[in-house]
Amino acid sequence: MKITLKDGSVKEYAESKSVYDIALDISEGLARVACCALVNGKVVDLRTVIAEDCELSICTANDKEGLATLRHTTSHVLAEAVKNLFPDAKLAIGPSIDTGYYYDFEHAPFSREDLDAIEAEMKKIIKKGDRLEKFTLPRKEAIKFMEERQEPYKVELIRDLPEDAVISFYRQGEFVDLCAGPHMMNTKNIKAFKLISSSGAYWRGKSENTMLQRIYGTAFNKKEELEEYLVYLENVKNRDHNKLGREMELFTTVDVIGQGLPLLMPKGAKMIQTMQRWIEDEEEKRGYVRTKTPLMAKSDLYKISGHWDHYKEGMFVMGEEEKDKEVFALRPMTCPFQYYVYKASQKSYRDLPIRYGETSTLFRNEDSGEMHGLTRVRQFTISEGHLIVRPDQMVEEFKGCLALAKYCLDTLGVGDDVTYRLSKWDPENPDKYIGGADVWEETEGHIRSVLTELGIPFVEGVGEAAFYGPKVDIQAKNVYGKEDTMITIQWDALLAEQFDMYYIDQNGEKVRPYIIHRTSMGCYERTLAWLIEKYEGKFPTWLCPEQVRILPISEKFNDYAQKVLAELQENGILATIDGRSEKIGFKIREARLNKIPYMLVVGQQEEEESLVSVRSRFAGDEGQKSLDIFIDQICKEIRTKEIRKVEVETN
RNA sequence: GCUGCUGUGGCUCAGUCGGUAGAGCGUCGCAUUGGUAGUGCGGAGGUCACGGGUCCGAUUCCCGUCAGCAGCUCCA
Repeated sequence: MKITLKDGSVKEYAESKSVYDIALDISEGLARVACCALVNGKVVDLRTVIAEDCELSICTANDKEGLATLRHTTSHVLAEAVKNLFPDAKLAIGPSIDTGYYYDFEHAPFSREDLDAIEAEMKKIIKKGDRLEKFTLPRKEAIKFMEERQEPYKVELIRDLPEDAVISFYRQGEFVDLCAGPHMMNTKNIKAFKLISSSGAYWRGKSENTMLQRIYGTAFNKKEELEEYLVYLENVKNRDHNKLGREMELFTTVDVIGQGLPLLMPKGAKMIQTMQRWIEDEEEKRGYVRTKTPLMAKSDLYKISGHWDHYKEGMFVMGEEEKDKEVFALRPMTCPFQYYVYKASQKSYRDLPIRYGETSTLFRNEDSGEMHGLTRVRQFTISEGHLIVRPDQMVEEFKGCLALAKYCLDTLGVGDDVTYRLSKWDPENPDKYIGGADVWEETEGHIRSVLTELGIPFVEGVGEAAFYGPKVDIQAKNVYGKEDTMITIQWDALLAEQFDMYYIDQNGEKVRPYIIHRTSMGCYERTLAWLIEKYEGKFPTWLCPEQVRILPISEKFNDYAQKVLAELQENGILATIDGRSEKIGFKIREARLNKIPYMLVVGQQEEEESLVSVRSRFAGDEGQKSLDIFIDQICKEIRTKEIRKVEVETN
């Protein structure tokens, strides 16, 4: 047989051979560091025997697949260590993940001390360096094997496999685990690992199941890479909006006010106001009209919309139906309110499309464990909108929404940090949706071709649609790699029916319009959180709540500082004076720590010649200049919403 | 909602094996009036998250509540 290697060279063997033996044949060094292999692009174990011609690529921990294998093997070492120290612990599952691996156990919660002890035990196991042996058993024997070892979760996993399945196990020393592999040949090849944390996790990810204890760890090819990752984890905390946003006094929370109810402080509120004014004006330019509708409604409305039956748990309801004549609920969405604006008068086909925009505050009673900083809250405000359109206008309008979203993202400087997802229904669960398969497939097809036509790369997500239609979700990751929806644009060919919305066409007939539910830049709180992390608090000047700080050399120049301030304010620039009797170095230090884009130092020289001494966060913008020139420059920067990328190093 | 950790002056944290608390930063006052990353001295400020329990005595131990964090689940 002929084996074509990664570099294009070909090896020929008379008889079948394991991947490991082939690696050994290539070089002993390679065999030592091999983790797994790709055979015709498919990941295989090193023990896999190759009998036919194929393309073979041996993976080391420097490859994605190899690193995953290394981590998976490390998770087995973790499991062995836990069994050594806590023989009563029951094994569940232990896969590799993006950032490392985890293993779930049924056991009492692990403390950090436990983790340290487990880590030490893992080191011993690795030092011993057992070979990992693979063996297989028929299903029946496999069940018996795990029953004897008193591993109920493993037994359950095996029982879920088909009757005729041949089940593979890996053994290292005394420890045996049910596992499909692949694995490295020997535990001693694990050079750099660490246990990160532990927490509860439901068996099989279902909240009705037992809660197990999950231990998260990571592993790398080299110690330096591990160290680098641990430093990265430390540093990332300094970007975390929930920490930085509080430190910078953008928002805070108060225990007696409640969970998920952040208070936006003057600086955070200013940033949101800046974004809101910008978006509202931009939408107006794009033909939107504004509404301002109630933040609550009687239960009657939610009964029509379906929320009373399907979403009552998620709403804040005031009153009880049995006791009170009228029961109100705070709104969790804006849709029906804007629909009734539409329905207030009869519409002609000539009136469409109608683009309604509203800066809309919503309330959702999230479960107590779900709230997080500004990204998951119980009250939030979104740049909401609904477009009521004729079917023949739908594609163009949908494109318009995508263009607006893209404009918003690009202006905020985050356009390259997002992924687009076509969120589809789940044909396996038609009960969760209204409308039949034909409507769903058709609308999904429309969105797919729009995205393709616009050249936007996207992924498709099954079961991610709203109950009334498929959508484009624009996703962003936070500093910890968790994904959130920032913007959503939904194609709704069904709800007009529910609400009996129509327009009169050329022939005088009533026709159902289509509806687009969309946001232009999403939820203000969440977007602010995202910007904090993206810019590490060093926002583009136009978004800064304090764009300029005037620093008088001494109190003698406070009057001149006031004049400078007045002129800046006259030009719409957000500025303050640090008029304290502190040394100039101290004031500069504080302004830098506060991430102010521009500092204007003013003293005798500046006052005499109507100058300001500019010191900025950006490179190449230092020195004395006339106040007028400075104002021209910063006004242009703010007006064009420029994102200046060249930052001066700060420590 | 579930599991675990946490809650001490405005902030970051130390501390009390049960005898009512301390630092740095900030704030206030005084002195200093300065030229591009921390001027000096002094003062004030805390029912140790809240509510119960045990105890002669609780910030410390126990229970509950609220809030913050990590993860799981959820996000129509």
